[in-house]
Amino acid sequence: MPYTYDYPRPSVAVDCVIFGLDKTDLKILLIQRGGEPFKNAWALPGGFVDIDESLEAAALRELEEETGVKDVFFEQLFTFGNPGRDPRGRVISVAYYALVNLDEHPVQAASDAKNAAWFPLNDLPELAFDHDKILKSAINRLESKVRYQPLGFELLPEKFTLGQLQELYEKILGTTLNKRNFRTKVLKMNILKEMGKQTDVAHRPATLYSFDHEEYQKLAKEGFIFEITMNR
Amino acid sequence: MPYTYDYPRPSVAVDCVIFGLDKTDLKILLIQRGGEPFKNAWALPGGFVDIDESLEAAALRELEEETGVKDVFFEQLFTFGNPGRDPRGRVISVAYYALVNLDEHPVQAASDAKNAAWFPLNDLPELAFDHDKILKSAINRLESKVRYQPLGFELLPEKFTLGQLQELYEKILGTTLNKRNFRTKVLKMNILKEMGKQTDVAHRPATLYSFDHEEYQKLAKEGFIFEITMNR
DNA sequence: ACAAAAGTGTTGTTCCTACACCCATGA
DNA sequence: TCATGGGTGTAGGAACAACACTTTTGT
Repeated sequence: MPYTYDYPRPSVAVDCVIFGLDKTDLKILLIQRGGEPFKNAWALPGGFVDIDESLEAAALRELEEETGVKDVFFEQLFTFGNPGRDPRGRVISVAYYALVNLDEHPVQAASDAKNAAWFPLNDLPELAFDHDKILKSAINRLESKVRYQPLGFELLPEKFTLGQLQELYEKILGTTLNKRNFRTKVLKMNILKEMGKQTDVAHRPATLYSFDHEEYQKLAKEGFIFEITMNR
Repeated sequence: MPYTYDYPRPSVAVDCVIFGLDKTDLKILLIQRGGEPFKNAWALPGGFVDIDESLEAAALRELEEETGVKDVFFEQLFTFGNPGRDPRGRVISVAYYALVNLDEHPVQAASDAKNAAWFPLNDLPELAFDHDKILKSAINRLESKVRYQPLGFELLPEKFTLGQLQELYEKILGTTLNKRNFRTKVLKMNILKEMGKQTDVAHRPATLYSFDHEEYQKLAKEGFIFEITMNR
């Protein structure tokens, strides 16, 4: 059943950059393409937007199809629409990015038949289309946004130690932070709840914290600005 | 000559939020619609994207058509694509925002037949479509981005006084800043060049400055982070 | 006892904040 | 001489940066 218009129209798609943190690395989820173009190349999960579906719903649908995950941090990134970015014709892609904690959501990375895998950021394959550009832009966004908004917590398990938090920031920012100062700074913000202690670790057990969303909302309304910038 | 596809496709448009600063106010440019839907209502300048035209080019085209201005700060804002946001059918709109200094570019606001005008932010008419949402989002972006990137300068004339700069920040942030501290902070950044003094003013003539783009680029590469956050 | 990571004390320096004051110009 | 913005001095306190040290656990 064909659809006819007076002027040519582009297709509209969504693509998702899904960041995940496991014990060792910050990773992203890629899908191996089954068909042309770029057959067998790795690509960001994505697909076309249904005609009566919102952009956000389309992106959430992709995210859930690929990871089974629903309630995670999730935000529109940028819209890529250069003519020629897709050999099949004019495709405009609205990119989203998501932050997933891999320890709590043991994402199988492929609920359907497609081949999917997590890749650490420093060991990526060649990507299809302009997906390297999209990815780069997502990394930039994450790097700059993580400094002045409490996004990092989205990548960690519900309960985490200050050591884990610091490690995460060091991975994202690519720097090394001073332990003493990082701790004092983060704790002084009063956005963490103590949640007991670690057990069964071969060193002094660390205090577990969880991010206090309510408290953060309250403080943010009063003008508090979350910020991590430290001696590199 | 009709265009036919196997699946229905949305139209893709761009809309521009054009901020301008004159002697008194921060304003935005609106166009009065000539046709249905929302006939005679005020709307953001915008239009459909040509099939072989990039999104940015389409937005720049709109910007230039409406203001005659080309070389100004200009950035993608967000993509709005809810079904139902346009009564004519599914229209996905990629929004851009621009910063224009009205004293240097005496924007006629309407090179073509359409009725166009500048509205101060606190005295806006009802807007067509979901343009109020777009505008709100642009204001948010400006408010938050102006704090950690030197955007403000784009709204001022080439040469400006620290007083003007401070006034601008106060307008955008909606707060009042301490003169002493604002000056020390901004000057310490070393991103301003002295450009002589005011003349013919009925008070002590102020030093004129201009924003030193090269110097800022250099500092930014070294990790310098521009930031304005002060006592409210 | 040792390794490993958690967690603390402290100090000099820089930046923030607040307030009061002086300066140069045209009317 | 006055009104009007431009521009400066300074002092107390908070935050930053750097480094060395103590603590608690499993092996």
